[in-house]
Amino acid sequence: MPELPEVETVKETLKSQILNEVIDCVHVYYEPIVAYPTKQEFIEQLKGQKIKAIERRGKWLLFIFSKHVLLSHLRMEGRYYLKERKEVPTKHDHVVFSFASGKELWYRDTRKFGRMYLYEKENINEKKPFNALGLEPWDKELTPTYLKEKLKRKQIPIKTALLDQSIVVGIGNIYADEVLFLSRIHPLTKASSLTEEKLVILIKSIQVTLEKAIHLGGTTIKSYESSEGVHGRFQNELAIHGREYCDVCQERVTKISVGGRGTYYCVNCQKEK
DNA sequence: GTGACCACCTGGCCGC
DNA sequence: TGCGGCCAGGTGGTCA
Repeated sequence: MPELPEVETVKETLKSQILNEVIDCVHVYYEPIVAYPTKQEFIEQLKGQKIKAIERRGKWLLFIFSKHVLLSHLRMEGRYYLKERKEVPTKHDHVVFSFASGKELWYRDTRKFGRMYLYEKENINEKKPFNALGLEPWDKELTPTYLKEKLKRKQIPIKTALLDQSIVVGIGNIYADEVLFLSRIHPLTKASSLTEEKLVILIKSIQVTLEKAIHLGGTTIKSYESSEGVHGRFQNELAIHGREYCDVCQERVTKISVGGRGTYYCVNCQKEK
């Protein structure tokens, strides 16, 4: 599934493909993908607008237009393709943006989990979902003190807390496992119990893991590839998630369920709870 | 405020 | 071969 590194890769690819394109028309084939506004308003408001920039916030893609901002979350299997107008969308293509140049941007999402919001630019940070997002992994304000404050009342496992986008954005199930392995923290460790020393290591591990993943174009697991159909190379670098044996001690990797999510860890390397 | 649970959704896999 | 059941998982909503 697309997490921060995958979304970053998609963003960079799209920037090279569709920046400054002007939308001629939009087709929405599966209405629930457009969470706000209505399908008709979404189509009407986008018509004639130029893509001035493409940005990322957490796992959200931002298409910046002259007057509006389109927020797109790929969720589990969303992906973008650049196509020629003569091609026919499949049953999994739910939104098609046709540009004046003749190109088309298709949004494909097998499981229909992805969502799009179209807002006017003003006060965008006060609107859903941005009003509930936490810090970027490289934000200077992401310090042990910040995490300590955010986690102090959390009785949940640290694995679950890492997935909470209101604390730090961009970490999904795969990278949460990788970050905890790199930090040598057991995924069931109570979030509020982490010492300052551990939090320093945790923050560093988040940054190192995500930076490396971005550098390698993200991770390709089953359902994800970039908008050019390029597979990420980070799956070759996964140290724990989906592995059979630990890279460090060769112990058999343990798989458990934490907060309903498949969680991989090494009983030798991640002892501390 | 917090945490647990469920719904959304479809393809792949497994057992019968 | 075909069918049913389960699993995968990010997010939002509901409820205790």
